[in-house]
Amino acid sequence: MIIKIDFESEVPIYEQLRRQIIEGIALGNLKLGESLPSVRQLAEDIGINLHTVNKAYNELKSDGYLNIDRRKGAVVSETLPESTEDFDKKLEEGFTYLISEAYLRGKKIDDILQLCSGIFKKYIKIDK
Amino acid sequence: MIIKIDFESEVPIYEQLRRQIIEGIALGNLKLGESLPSVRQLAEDIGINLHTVNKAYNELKSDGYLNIDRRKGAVVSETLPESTEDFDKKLEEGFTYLISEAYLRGKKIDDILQLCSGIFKKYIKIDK
Amino acid sequence: MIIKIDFESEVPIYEQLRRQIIEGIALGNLKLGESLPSVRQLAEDIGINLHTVNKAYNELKSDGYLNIDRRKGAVVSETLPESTEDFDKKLEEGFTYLISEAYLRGKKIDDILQLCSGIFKKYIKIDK
Amino acid sequence: MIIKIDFESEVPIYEQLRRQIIEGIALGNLKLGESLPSVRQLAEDIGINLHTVNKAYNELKSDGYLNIDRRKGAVVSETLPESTEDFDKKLEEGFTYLISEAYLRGKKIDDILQLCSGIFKKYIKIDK
DNA sequence: GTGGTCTAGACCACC
DNA sequence: GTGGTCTAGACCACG
Repeated sequence: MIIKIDFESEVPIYEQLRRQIIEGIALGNLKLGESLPSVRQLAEDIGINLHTVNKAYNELKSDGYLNIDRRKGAVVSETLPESTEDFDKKLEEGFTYLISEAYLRGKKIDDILQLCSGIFKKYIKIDK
Repeated sequence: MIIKIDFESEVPIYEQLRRQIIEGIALGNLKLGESLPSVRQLAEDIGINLHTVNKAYNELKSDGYLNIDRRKGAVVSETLPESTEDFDKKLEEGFTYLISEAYLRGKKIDDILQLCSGIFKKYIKIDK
Repeated sequence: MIIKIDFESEVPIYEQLRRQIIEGIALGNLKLGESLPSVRQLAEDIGINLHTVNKAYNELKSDGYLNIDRRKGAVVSETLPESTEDFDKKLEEGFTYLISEAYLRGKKIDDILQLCSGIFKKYIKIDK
Repeated sequence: MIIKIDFESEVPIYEQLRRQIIEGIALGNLKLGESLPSVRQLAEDIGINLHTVNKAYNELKSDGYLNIDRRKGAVVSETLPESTEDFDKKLEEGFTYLISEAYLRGKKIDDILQLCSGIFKKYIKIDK
């Protein structure tokens, strides 16, 4: 599992980390039940502070993507969180924002659908 | 054009404003060439700081959505910005993030495509 | 609203703070919608680090007791969180632990019920 | 006597063990004077570290629930500890915390009393 | 002024 | 070894 942080980005480091771990699970690079590196290890590998890794791990934990096992450290949850009303709302808002701007910049509906399909298909082969 | 700000959102107020103006244009609630309320006016209507409105207008201006006219104030640009490489990248990143999480939470590809279509179709009738 | 921290306690400071704020709401010392002191202010008053206060506020926020308003700082939520399955489970576990030990130490059922009633009645007059 | 450890709980393993032994006594699954499994045996059965079991046993011993007998190993004390001022204080604090949060989440006084009664009655039939 | 982020370093509890 | 807690100090975005 390779993590790439853009230190120039507006997106906070812990959030970039959180997103890449989620995508890592979706892509199958991280299996359910698999252990993640310790906060210290990962922090050193990336070259950031361990508290920043900790924050990412904790957010993922409270969203249900990770569990903290007292013996094994952070592990990918065996049962991923389900869709909630809040998530659906967040999803719709996110898409609305992206699509409205894409529309103004001349994207056609097929451009959007194709882009989404392409992304989704990278995940669709993974068995949960 | 009605603006709704969520003061408890994680999204900054100026950014919420920016997004709603973009969506307003996409929906046709704001016509190309139409004047927006003055900074002062809008700030008062929404009950926010004048600088906040200013920041939103300025961002929209530098993205090419608005022009600042000395006499008419802020007006929606007659020629909207085109798609750029940067925008395409931002679009793909945004979709990747949303879709990977949606996938993990059990959304199917059809759910996503349908959601996107539904959003896009609200715009597609508008004549630019 | 007076906060008392026991620096000798096994309970972490941020957790003591969290509990006292919850009890403060229950007692009516903190009204719904009321603003809390800023993290810096409260940290200084109690004589602890601002990050510790921040952690307490953030936990209360993610549990739904507080909102972070971009203009007013932390405010008590207008609509308190409802009971969830998780909470019910936590509640039962907490009671089970306390009562089993109390039983072994000779407490009678009436002692327990009276203690609980006494505590609850301090809250029961508050109008939400 | 069956022990169930949740390795992902926030409650330390030794504390989970300690609580379950106390509840085991309260439920009558462990009789007064009965021997507990050896540290080594129990650690192996549960699949945890030997030191962890040891810590639980030692805490129970210093609270007066267990005696360490050179020949028979750990045995449940014949005379259970009485209520102390410290314990009463801990009990009240524990209830206060649980009840205040339950109150905010909409629990009624009868919900609480019924829950407590239900728990207590599981113990009340046991002859000490 | 507010909270959010990041770094740094320390100590502790747990296993 | 692991994560959890606390402190300290810095900088930034926001309003």
